This record gives sequence, structure tokens and C-alpha cells, in this order.
Amino acid sequence: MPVLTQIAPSGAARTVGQPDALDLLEQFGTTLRVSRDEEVYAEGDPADYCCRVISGCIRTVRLMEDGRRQVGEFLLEGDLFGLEDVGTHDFSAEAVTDSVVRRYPRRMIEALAETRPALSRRLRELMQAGLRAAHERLLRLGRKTATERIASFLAEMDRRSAHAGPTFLELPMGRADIADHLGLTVETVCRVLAAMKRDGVVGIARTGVELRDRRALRALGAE
Amino acid sequence: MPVLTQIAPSGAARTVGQPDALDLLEQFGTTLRVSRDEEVYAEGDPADYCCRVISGCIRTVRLMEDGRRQVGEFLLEGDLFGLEDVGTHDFSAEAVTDSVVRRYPRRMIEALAETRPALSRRLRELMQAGLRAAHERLLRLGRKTATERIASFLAEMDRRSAHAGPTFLELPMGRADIADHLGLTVETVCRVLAAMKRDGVVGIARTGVELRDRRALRALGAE
DNA sequence: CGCAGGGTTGATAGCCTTCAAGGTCTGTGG
DNA sequence: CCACAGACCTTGAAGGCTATCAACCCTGCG
Repeated sequence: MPVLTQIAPSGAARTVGQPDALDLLEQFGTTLRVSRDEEVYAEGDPADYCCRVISGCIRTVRLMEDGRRQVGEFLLEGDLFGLEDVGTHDFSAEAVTDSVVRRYPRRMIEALAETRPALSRRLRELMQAGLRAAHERLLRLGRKTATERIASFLAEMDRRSAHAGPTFLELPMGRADIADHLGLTVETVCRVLAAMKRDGVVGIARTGVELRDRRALRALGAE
Repeated sequence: MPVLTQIAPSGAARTVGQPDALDLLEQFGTTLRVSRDEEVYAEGDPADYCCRVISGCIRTVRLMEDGRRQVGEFLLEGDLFGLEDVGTHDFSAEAVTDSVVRRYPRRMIEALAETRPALSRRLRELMQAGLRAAHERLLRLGRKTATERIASFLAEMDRRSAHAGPTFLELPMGRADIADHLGLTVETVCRVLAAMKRDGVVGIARTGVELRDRRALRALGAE
């Protein structure tokens, strides 16, 4: 099954048949099924593999001694993760929903990158994108209010999602995951979403939000 | 002058004469002098160059409409920056102190990386490190208290610094820069530092802190 | 010697958290 | 098909951490 050629470089749908340098890894990949809340790998595990989300949603998680939790990022269909870890994983990776993950041995990636400039370039591009995203989130956590964080998070998910409906944005993760991603509490996430609903910016469902006013949302996100 | 061979991969002193894949870029580099608060490049500038700190300290900065400011990171001697930007720079880069920066054309880097696996690998390593650092900072901003942020920041700077004295940690940046890096205000930075001083963890000077108790500092940092 | 910029300290306020109590949905078993 | 249990979500009240506002201090420099 030519899984990878169905999946876009950045997670959006891409023309089937377009070759991707990452396809070079395909023959060394193994498929992994992870059910909801199951770990793909744990913090501290040897970072022998890089992974790619085939379907579902994965979160990276860092846990502090006292239980405080940071969700580093949410990975969607097509996204790679675990690429940055060397030696051991700094964050664990857990399934937000039942997911399928394809796993590639890091040694094989490194070896192939030595002789395949296209792959090497592709990896570099992916990490550049990861860095830019991380810096964006740094601003979000460092200087934005709760409302701005949530608005910009929704806008980000909107951009990254496969756009099932033009107006409904699916959020596979629970409120707690969102809170731990944005440096907030569950209660604040609920309250802010409720306020946005009152203002007619979004409609709220358990599984996602209806984007009633994307312009207002962007404005609230202060981007 | 073989500048690069004097500078370590990770910013720490390295044996002179050890070849570094980055040396390949050296012939295409140009040296730039930037004085305090001067820009190396602005947000939105075309990202035609990657830079490296030869001496001094650089900060990356993102400004919001209303004046809120996020300092993405501080770059010290040997650090590369601007590596992640494609098209245009997402953050500006400014000199914290009078600095010397070496600048390499991105096209040249890309071109060389195509044929030099060692360089390509090195770039990948640098971005991996950058990603890990960014994720660490995400945890810091998302889930840590003011005291924890400052303690872990000091610990980070201690790790990265060239260790002039074994006990005095130089902080080239002002309190405002630290605040904007940690998502705090100047006043909070001052108060927390004062509290740490009262507790005998650090001594305070305008230009840095004396690390009186590194163990206590790590504990305060909640790492 | 006085000024300017950065640093420090104090008082008050506000945003978000914490603590608490329902409410709602989903899946499971009768 | 329905009832129930538990997880998740939502809403309310009170408190705390950090921001804001304000004043003062210190230090380097013209």
C-alpha cells in the first residue's frame, strides 16, 4: 500500500503520484497501531525511531514531577515527529485518538540522508518548519492572553486540518489537552470558548468548533 | 583569520584545528559589525542569509501590534541563527551588545548541502538542537512559575556560557530582555532575583549573577 | 554635577487558577 | 431500547500570582 504518496508534505492533501523524498524511507518503515491514550514512545526512551502520522492524532507530552503537564504539539495526518530527539526522547508521544503511525529507524534515515540530497533537504525543510512553528508557539505562550491563545490555536488547527467541512473544525483532543498545550486550565479553555460562542465567533461541540467568523477569530488571535 | 575553527559546535570552547563541516561555508561568509540595539535583520526581511555570532550576544525579537514583545532566544558566541526562516524572517535579530556576526548566503548553504553530506548532517544537528531547545522553552513558558522560569533560564545560560569565572554568570541582556524572553515583566524579574538573593542562591550585579548555589538553582528551576 | 536609562521596591488591580458543584454525552450492559 | 456509570465538559465563587502603576535609586557619562 503506497501510504506515503497519499499524504502531503505539510499534511494537506497532495496529488497522488507526486514523488516525495520521504518515500525513500518507506521500505524501512513499519506500521504501528496505537489506541487512544496509548504511548508511541515514552519520555526517556531511546530515540531509535522517527514517526509519521498515517491517520489519527498524536500529542507530544512532557510531565513535571508534580504532575504539571505540557503538550508540546499535536501531530495530524502526514506530520512527522520524534525527528528532533537524539539519544532519548525528550517528550513522550501519545495517541489522542486511535491512530496509525509509521515508524522509521533513525539509523536508516541518517544513512540514507548521507547519500540522498533530496531526502536530506526534505528533512531540513521539515525541521525548519518545526522550528518556525515552535517559535510561533513561544510567542503564544509568552505574550498572549487566554483568548488570544485559544483563538490563534483554533486558527492554526484550521490551517493545518484537512478541512472536512468548510465551517466545522474538528478537534480530536479534549479540553484538557488543549489547556496543557496552551498553558491554561481546562476551566479557562471552557470559559473562553463559551465567550467566543456568545460573541458569535464559533459554535461549540464536544468534538470541535464551528467557525462562524474566521475574520473575527484571526483578530482575536492577535497575529 | 580562521575564525570558525575557534568556535565550538555548541558554543563551548573546542579544540582549535578540529575541522567543522561549517567551515565549508567560511569562504562565502562576510563579517558584520553590529552595535548595541542595532538590527542584524528585521522581521519581514528576505531571509537571504544565515548568521553566526562571532562575538557578543544577539536576540531574536517578535513585536506585536500593541507593543508586546517576545524575545525568542539569545544567541551567544558560536551560535547560528536565522537558519529556520524561509522566504522572510519571522523574527528580527538585534544586537544585545556590540557584536560581530558572520553572514552566509542561504543559497550557498543550500547548494553546498546538496553535495556535502557532512555539512548537511551538521545543519540537521543544529536544527535538531534548536528544536529541542525550543520545546524546553515551551514547557518553561507554558507551565512554569516566574521563579522557575528565571531559575531555569539562569541554569540554561550557565550551561551555554563560556564560563569566564566558575561562579559569576554574565548576563549581557537587560532585565527587560529577560522579561520579554520569559513572558514576565521587568518588575517580576527584579523581585524574583531579589528573592533568590535573599535566599542565598545568587548574588546580583547589573551585568550578571553570582551563582552561589547551583544545586538550589536547579531545584528552583524544576527541571 | 546633573541627567538619563536602567534597575529596584511598594501598593493595588486583574487575569487566570483553584476549588467546588452540577451538567451532558457516550458507551455499556441489562 | 433503555438505564446507568463514568468521563468529560461547563459554570460559579474565591483566591493567588503576576501585571500594572508609581516612585525612588543607582550608576555611568557628558
